[in-house]
Amino acid sequence: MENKKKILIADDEPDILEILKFNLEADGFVVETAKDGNSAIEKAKSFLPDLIILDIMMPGKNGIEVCNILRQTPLFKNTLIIFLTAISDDASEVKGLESGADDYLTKPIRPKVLISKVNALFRRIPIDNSKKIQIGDLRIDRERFIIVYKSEEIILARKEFELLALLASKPGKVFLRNEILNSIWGTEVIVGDRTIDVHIRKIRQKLNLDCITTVKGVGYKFEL
Amino acid sequence: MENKKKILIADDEPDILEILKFNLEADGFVVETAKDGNSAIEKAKSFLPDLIILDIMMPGKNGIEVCNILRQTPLFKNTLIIFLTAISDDASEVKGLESGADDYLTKPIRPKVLISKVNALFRRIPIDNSKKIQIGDLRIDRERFIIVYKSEEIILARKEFELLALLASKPGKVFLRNEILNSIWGTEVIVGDRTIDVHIRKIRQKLNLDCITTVKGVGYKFEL
DNA sequence: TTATTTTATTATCAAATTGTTAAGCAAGGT
DNA sequence: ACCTTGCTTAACAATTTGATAATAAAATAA
Repeated sequence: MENKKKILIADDEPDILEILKFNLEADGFVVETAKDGNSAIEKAKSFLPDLIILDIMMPGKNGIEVCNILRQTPLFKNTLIIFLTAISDDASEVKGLESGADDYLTKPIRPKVLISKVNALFRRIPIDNSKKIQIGDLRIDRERFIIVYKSEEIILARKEFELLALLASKPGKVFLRNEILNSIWGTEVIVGDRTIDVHIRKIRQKLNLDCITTVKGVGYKFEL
Repeated sequence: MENKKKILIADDEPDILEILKFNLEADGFVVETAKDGNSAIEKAKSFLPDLIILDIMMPGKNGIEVCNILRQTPLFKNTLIIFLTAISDDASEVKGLESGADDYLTKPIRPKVLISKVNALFRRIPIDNSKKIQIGDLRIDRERFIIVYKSEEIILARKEFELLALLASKPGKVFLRNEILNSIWGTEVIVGDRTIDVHIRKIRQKLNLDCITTVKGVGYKFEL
């Protein structure tokens, strides 16, 4: 099950980023980092993490502002958010939690404790990524039937969606025309060969991305 | 709001119990207390709290033992548990979280922070039978068959209500027409396809809100 | 190079799907 | 019995989708 949870860390201190990244990766998480508030939001949109660890004091937007912005975005309504900070006065802790965060940790960082907390949260909030495919900046969500490329939603018709999802399910693999026909149209229905081409063309057009390669005489493959 | 959340506090220091009880009750929770591990388990069984706050050092069974026992009981598999303690070394904190707790607070107690944490946890876990759904400004109360949008009550017929509640139970997820038919009409009854559309239309009309999206050839999804 | 095969592109049309409205029925209340 | 309400359906409009044919372009083989 290639279903590792994704964590985004935003902090302006490189040391902290490194320590956290190292420890979380050692525990089997996929980690990305950002070094200020604005890039955290950008990264979040492209990376779509399951959990975001936000330092409160950062250049640009501070952690609480970032949290508020994220919580207003439907995509991040349910994303877990943990604040991380040196400030440990009650008022700001309360403020942080009330802005929609799920937990609040104070520095100095104790990696083991952080990991326990992260696991405790994931234990509670089961996140199902099984119907999601992500390749680079392209995300395919079978459950929601949406395709997002660099935080921009692309609308595909059903057959187009299924075709892209099929190809993207195994990036690099060449799908024979027969395989494609069987997977998407089944063995009952019979359609002409040009039909596939036309759908491929529409996907290429809508994605406006050079990601589907033709292997002449064989089939097509997806590769970013 | 009939549905006050119930909290059980277990600690051997009467002062702590009193402070916590006072603050939590002031915030609208129903609180019971226990003064050692064994009575905590007893109280839990009769009181059936939504959240248990456990001191680690207690006579009889300590907090971690209590937590382990509770977690082995199906009844308390999903009950929220917060540890409370004067010990703040990493190892015991990790141990506490790994024994199945959801959070770990160190003394001295800061009531405001505690309450924020409690609320953050309840925000995540829809304890009461998931009878209530809240998405943005839209509230759906399955128990009372009431829909409220921005403090304005909207009256839906039963089928409309069930349909909306179904879609809203997993915002973003596309429900296939078949899924919808099975969930709301069951496998026995067979109704025409237009029936769903008509109900969808009525919901859209009554809510006057662009929240139900058609995914042609697939189904419908709710998204605010 | 030329011929042949395979794929790309485009426009078009038929089929499938959904939206909308009105009307019929059944159940419950007055 | 009458009225109201909710559910379903029929009928039609509007829209979207998918498949194909026709033609161009590209790759491959002879």
